[in-house]
Amino acid sequence: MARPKAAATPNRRLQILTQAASLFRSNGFNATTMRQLAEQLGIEAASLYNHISSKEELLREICFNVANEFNTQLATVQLQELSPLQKLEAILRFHIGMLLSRPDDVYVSNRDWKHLKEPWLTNFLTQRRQYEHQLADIIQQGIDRGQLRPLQPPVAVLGLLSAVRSIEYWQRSKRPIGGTQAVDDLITLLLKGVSN
Amino acid sequence: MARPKAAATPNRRLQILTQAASLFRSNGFNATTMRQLAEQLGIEAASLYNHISSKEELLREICFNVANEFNTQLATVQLQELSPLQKLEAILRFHIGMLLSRPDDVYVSNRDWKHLKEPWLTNFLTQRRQYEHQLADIIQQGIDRGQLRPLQPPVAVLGLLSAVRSIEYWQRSKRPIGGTQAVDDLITLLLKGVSN
DNA sequence: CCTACCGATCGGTAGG
DNA sequence: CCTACCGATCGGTAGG
Repeated sequence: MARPKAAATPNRRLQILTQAASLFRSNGFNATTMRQLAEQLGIEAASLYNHISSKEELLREICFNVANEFNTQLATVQLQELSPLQKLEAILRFHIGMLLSRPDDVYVSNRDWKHLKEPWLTNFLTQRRQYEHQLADIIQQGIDRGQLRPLQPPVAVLGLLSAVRSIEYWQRSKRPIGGTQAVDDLITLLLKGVSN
Repeated sequence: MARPKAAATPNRRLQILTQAASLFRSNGFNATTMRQLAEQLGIEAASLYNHISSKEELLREICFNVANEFNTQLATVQLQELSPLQKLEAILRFHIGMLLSRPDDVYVSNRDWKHLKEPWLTNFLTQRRQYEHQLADIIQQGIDRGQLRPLQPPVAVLGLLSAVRSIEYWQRSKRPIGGTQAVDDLITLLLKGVSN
């Protein structure tokens, strides 16, 4: 009676999602096949569809999970009484923390969102635009108070967020970059870059 | 006798390459089909193979063309008598110039190199590692001379190069970012970030 | 440069 | 969760 593998663990769906993020990250969304994903989990491709409804649904869940986390943190920061520079630091550190703790999810959501279908594609992009707009506002406030350099806020926002993503490559070398010092160095580079 | 379309222009291959870069950029390498590419050029998919030997060959040519340009410029800068900071500025400005003048090629070579086949994949990655190593050396020299902040050079290299790529998103908003001022703002952000 | 076509592979379904 | 399978589509070739 006992089924040797594929126990009906309730978080089977979570396992699928985790493996999908890992494969999407290494091979890209399109280059990842449902057969590869199934093989990683020790089941047949057809069996995946008892837990999910489509390949795109996996991508959708990854992207919106990540987006929700970033939105929630930003909302929290906005409620705190911090200077623009302090808010910026808290946000950048959160981005770095996400990249370090959930690299697959964040990486996939940053790169493969293009393959979302409507209406989710539009929804995702709208959320991201609003997020970046809030960051630009924080920077503008810092400039107005003389705390930050008079840079065009959209240029600074994109530059900062893009630089933070360089963490993706920290694992690449023989002796991997990392540790508290590396994080602080990156933060220093960015905050000194915008500060007056 | 006159063929109405598809004149035997000698740079037909160049047209294919240009269109391929454009499609690869918008849709990704895997999601771009040879039928799409052919349609853009007004010919049948099979006809492409009179000018190229495979889809991957297109990617290969894009990636190595870009790599060659960056390597050549770096070699030139290294021969000039400039301070580390001046070298850095020249290099970053060249990156920005490439992103602005040939966005499709640079974008594709930055993202889709994963789909290169061996031995080109290894060759490409080796070239890139050597390029980044040279940048790290320049930064280390700047630190030794007290001109730059004591940041871990690999962290700074990846952060700077990644930030420069944010230019890819400058076209995205309603009133696109751009112009000399935007470039100078980005340069300021980065150079002030690393300078002592 | 085209017509005709192929083997491979894909995401997904039927039915148990 | 599996076997069996399908329609669609892909990169590429044969032969002109």
